[in-house]
Amino acid sequence: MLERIHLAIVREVDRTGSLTAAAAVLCLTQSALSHSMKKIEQHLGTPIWSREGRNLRLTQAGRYLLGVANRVLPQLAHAENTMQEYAQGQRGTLRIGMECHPCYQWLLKVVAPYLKHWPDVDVDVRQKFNFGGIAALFGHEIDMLVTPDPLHRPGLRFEPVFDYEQVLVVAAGHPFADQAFILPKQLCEETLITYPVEIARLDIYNQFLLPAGCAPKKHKTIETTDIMLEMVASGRGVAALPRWLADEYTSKLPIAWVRLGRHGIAKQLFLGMREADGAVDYVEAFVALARQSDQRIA
Amino acid sequence: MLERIHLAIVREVDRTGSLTAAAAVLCLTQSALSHSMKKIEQHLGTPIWSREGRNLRLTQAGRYLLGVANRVLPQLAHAENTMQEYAQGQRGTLRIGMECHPCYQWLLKVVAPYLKHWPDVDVDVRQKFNFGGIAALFGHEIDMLVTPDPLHRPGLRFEPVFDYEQVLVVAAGHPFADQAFILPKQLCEETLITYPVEIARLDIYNQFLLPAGCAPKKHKTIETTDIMLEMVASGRGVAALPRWLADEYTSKLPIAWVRLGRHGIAKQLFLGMREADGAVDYVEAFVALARQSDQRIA
DNA sequence: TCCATCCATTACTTTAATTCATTGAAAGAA
DNA sequence: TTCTTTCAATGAATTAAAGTAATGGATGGA
Repeated sequence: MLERIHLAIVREVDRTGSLTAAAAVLCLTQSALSHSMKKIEQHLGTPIWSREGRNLRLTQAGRYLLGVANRVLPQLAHAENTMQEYAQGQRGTLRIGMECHPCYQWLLKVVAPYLKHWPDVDVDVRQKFNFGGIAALFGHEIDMLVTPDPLHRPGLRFEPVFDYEQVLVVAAGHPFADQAFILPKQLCEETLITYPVEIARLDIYNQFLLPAGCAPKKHKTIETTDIMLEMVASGRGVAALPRWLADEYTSKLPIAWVRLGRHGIAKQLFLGMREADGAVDYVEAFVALARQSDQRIA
Repeated sequence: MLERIHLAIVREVDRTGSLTAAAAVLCLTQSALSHSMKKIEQHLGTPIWSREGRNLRLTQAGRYLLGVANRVLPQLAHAENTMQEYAQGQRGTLRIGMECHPCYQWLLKVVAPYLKHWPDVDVDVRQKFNFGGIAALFGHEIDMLVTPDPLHRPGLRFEPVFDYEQVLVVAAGHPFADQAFILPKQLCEETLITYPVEIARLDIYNQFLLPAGCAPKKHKTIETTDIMLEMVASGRGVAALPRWLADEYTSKLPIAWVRLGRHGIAKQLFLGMREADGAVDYVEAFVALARQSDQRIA
């Protein structure tokens, strides 16, 4: 079999000009190289050098193999390097799963400084999972789950990182805009716009409408926050979103927000991860940075 | 050191799902794989799999390594394959040297079908050599020499591949055009156009003019056949060229040819190569194809 | 609970790599 | 030329590495 050592020998002999010199570089004897190359030449069925006098000249096959060596050996060297960086916990890919549509905006604010502090860590964000976020964590599909609904299980760990209030966003001229808060039945004549997820996962249903036995006149779903708020601004419906997110858009769009119920809907954002990753420093660092976001955003 | 076997194990374990199954594929025992991987994990300083229950799950480092394996192993496999093609003479670069200016046209007719039959063989044509064509063959500057002047030397082999007659090409209305042949002294009042090579290598001097003690009125040199024949057509001189080449141009340009001397100048084109390459089948194939050109062209 | 399966480990064996010592060929110096 | 040095190849001996066999612990399914 063509092994790394054979490529290394071809490269060094080319570089140094002789087997003897290459042997010194590779910390082997000239004899060892000679034996090794003889063997691989037999295996491949072609000489790699033609022996001319007392020095070696690459054959055509040998020239090709030198090209392979110069191409493949650096790949192996780099791989080994990278593995050692992994070993030191300084490198990885943090695969973040999102179970909270509007939190994407929040995530961006955390990821940006994170990438600066951890130049050797890549971040990968996923929004679709085969069997839900928790399963994705267990199945190593992702390494971290951003969710407002922690589901404590052995082997998993959830950390609250961000408190926010879920509010109702309405068009600027909407009658609700002036009120201190609204009640569930007031929504019965409204069109509600949400992200396209199961109703069971929507807080405005869970914690507001369903307990009161109410339902909106109409229910539309929209994927993106931007379009959703454009719709709201144009008076085509109302949407339940985090207050900090609504605040960000009030300067750009003619919208306002109103509290849901007398006391509002309080939410917490959690980061879920496998307990086994507790020792990985760049995972911990993400949690720490996420906690700080509370001060910066809210 | 990270070796090919380690990458193969990572890849097979991922493919088959277990060490045991991978061991079967790799024709080794499960124990051997376990030992190998333990060793490389120690070398790299990081586990490649986390042992969960009775199966293995790739760590981040492991996932990275799997990516490396899927990238690098095919490169090695392909290299080994290619080397074996070299071994069987199915692949290579045929560097052809030309010592015969007009033969370039002939060469093109041979190279075209050759490239079709030998898709893995590159052809490289050179016209300048440091110390002449023979030296270029010995010095591995070229692998094959196209020449009308074989110079038999130990270690070299020359094969005649093409017979042709050297004729004098003149403008269509030239007085020579009607004659059966011309004699050397008739050239004394003509301008002779040749390629820019030493006179010693020009047959019209060697075999025609010099033996008769004649010389043309004027001697011009031109690099390319096309321009040379344009000059001839416009009546600015005459040129000595292979008859088959002249024949090719008579339909395009107002030119004619006339025999040099009563019996004409017979020439042979040879392919010279190193005897050591006699077993390389793509070299042999070129010679065979070149021989067939005789029928097609002459 | 029992069984089948899977991986890790230990002790041992076999294979393969490496070295040592030597040879012969070639190049360079005297 | 002759002598010396340098280089690669070779064969035998050695050493290191890879591999096997056997076993045990852990786990998950019947």
